Amino acid sequence: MSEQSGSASGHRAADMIVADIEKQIASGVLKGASPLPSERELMEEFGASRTVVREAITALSNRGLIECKPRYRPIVRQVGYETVIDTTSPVIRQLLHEPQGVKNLYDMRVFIERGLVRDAALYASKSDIQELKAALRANEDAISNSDEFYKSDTAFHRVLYCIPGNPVFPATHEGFVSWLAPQWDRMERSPERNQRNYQAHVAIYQAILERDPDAAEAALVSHLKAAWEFVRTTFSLEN
Amino acid sequence: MSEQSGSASGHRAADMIVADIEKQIASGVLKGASPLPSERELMEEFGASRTVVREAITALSNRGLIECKPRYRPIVRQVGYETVIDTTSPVIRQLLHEPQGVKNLYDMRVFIERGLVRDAALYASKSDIQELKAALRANEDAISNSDEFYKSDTAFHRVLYCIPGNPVFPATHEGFVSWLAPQWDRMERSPERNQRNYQAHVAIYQAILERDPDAAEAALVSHLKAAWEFVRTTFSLEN
DNA sequence: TCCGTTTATTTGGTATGATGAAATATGAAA
DNA sequence: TTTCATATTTCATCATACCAAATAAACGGA
Repeated sequence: MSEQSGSASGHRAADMIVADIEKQIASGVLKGASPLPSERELMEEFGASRTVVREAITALSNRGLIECKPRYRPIVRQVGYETVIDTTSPVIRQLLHEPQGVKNLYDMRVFIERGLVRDAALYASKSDIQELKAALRANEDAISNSDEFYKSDTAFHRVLYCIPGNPVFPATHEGFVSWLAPQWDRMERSPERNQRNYQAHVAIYQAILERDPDAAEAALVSHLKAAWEFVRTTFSLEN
Repeated sequence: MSEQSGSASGHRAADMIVADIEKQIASGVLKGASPLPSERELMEEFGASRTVVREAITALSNRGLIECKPRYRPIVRQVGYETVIDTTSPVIRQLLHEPQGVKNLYDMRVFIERGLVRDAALYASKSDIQELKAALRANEDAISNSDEFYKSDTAFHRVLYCIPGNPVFPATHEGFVSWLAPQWDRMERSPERNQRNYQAHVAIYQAILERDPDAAEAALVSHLKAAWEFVRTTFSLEN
């Protein structure tokens, strides 16, 4: 009865709700991993129709502030740098279909890791190097098991992303892994390839140990270039 | 863990429509900058209710595939790397409120530009350097006009992002600019500061000219560190 | 004939009520 | 107490309706 949107020039009632819930999440009123109130409750709370509440919910879902499985209650998710990756993924996936898309992203990855290994060579702490060593050993142990090796491989690279202590880097790594995984997954793996990759990792590690940024960078470039060559020939891309 | 986005077990009617329209955009049936059919037409075309059509539209909007102003017809937008930045921005803005948020992002920027200037020193072409020079001259001419200088300042940095020829970089630059702008905007500007920044740019340019990556990187770090110092003291942040 | 203004029609934003199905809570039987 | 069947909540979707803004059409003056 009555009540047809009070705000005169106010556009989009849903935005109000979105903003409010955002605040509630930020201020901790809605804790992470807890379910959102039911739609009926929300329409009470905001004096809006289910239509609007629903729209707000989908918007929040798309922004990654809540996780929204088909028939379940939406659950709150505290924002993190990983959230960015998640919300970005659909668009990125579009770009990957584009010619050059994979290459562009891969080049970006190479660019970043070049910087990472340089910095590692220059500034890595004792414990950082310890972690690298551990990751390396995991590599070696998994050479015969390609599935296992794949995991330990990405783990090795992840260590590099963790060294700067900036959470943006690990998130970026997650992004690269999930975006480029579709290509990587379809490639055949073999102990021989694993062996080669392991050797490459060792070279990088050695250069970092010796505090030689140029050598580290060179080793990394050689490593990733070889990997790309393999992808390229497997899928017969042009670049 | 990432990776969902698929419709797994839940069949949401809207997802079908989203997927279909995505295809229509990708295949060129729906050209860029053209308006979407009206909601009523769409519900005819897909045999769905308006609720569902609407949900699909907001989803597409949130994914950045269409631009959706409040009372106007949604217009199709061909995906580009800038789209990623757009869709990401809301989430990023959240993160900026977090302590360290700005610093983390700024550090990321420094990291990337360090790599960029190194590469510029090593691989920049004649025409790249020409562009840098032009940007530099624009800087100099704008020293007395702080507003103008700000624009030419970001333009100078943008040139660095364009040198690799990878569209991901310029998009990233756009991101940094729009994300960090809120802080930057509130800082007072002066010809003296402009002068100092111009000098810093010159130093970077010189190092690139001399093909000295280490010097270029050092000059850039000094430049951006000074800028951060200024931000830090202005807003009395901790780091 | 052309252009600005008024009127009609379309269309987007929101509200209600209803329905089927899945998820959860409830309670009874083993 | 555990288990299973039933009741209830809640989500997904549909249909309908209304208002207000945007667009198209009609109109009238220069």
